[in-house]
Amino acid sequence: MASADATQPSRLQNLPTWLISQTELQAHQLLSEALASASSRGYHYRLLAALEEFGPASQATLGRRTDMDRSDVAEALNELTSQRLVERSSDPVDRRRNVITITAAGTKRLLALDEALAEVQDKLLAPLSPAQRRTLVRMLSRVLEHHAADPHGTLG
Amino acid sequence: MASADATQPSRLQNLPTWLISQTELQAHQLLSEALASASSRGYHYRLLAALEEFGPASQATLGRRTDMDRSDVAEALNELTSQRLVERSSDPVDRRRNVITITAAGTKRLLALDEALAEVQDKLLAPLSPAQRRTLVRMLSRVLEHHAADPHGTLG
DNA sequence: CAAATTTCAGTTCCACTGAGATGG
DNA sequence: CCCATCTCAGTGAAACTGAAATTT
Repeated sequence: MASADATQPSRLQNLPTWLISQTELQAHQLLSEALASASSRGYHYRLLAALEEFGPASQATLGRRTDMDRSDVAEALNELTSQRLVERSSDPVDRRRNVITITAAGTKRLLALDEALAEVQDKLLAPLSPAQRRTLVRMLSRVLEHHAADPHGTLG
Repeated sequence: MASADATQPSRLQNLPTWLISQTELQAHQLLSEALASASSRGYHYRLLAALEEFGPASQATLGRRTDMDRSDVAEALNELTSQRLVERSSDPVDRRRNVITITAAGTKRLLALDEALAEVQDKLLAPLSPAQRRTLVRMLSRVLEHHAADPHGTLG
């Protein structure tokens, strides 16, 4: 009777934070599968997307744009470099910095990942209509925008 | 110029999976703070909620009801036991099982956590109206229900 | 025997922290 | 001197894995 045991407490089912966390788990699972099939990870997509859109940048800037920790940026760039998807060179005008540039192969990889990720969105949100998906995106963006300005709610 | 660097790639901003993951991160941060202030973790709340709603249960059943791994159930119950919030005894009718029971102190803790978590929901979803919050909950529940039946989308 | 439960030890992933070196 | 950048080592939570012991 394993399935009967799987009923979740109503306390949890009504908690937005619980639903978000469970949805994130599901999304993560679908994402990992899709990205692994393309020899990539989430960090790689984030970095390639930032480089393609904003051009070459320092690691610190990339971290801010992709909401990644400095350590994770360094590690992920090591991986991308070894796959020849980005290139590292030191900034001639500020030798503290590494300047990271996306390669042609990197752009190609990015476009392939775009397609894979579009499929993931579709799988994840299958039960929602296009209008509902837009509503969801709008509401989440709204929430994030709010907390970007005040990450810890210290302003009440 | 740190704030100018924080602009995120549009590829990410339009991806539902990205928004969900970022929202989960924000939720997680608020949750951790709130729970830590009450000497608890997410696992504790899940277990206490399941025990209060469904009554005494085995560890395996608790794991299924709270979507927790067997190992994590065991560890979290050790912590709850040492705080006297639950009691462990072996099941007389099936001696493979432990029967876990919530104590009066456990129920009290649960109610305190309910309040703390309600505040977290309010903080997280501050920019959304009550109607929007209900919509969000309904949509996420819908998505989760869909994937509960078919976790890996193997049915197309 | 197979199956379920519990426990222990260890792994992976993600996010983060601290320290140190380099450089502006 | 202070600050930003980069790298490295390590921490901690969450989720999971493998294996063993017990009992049904």
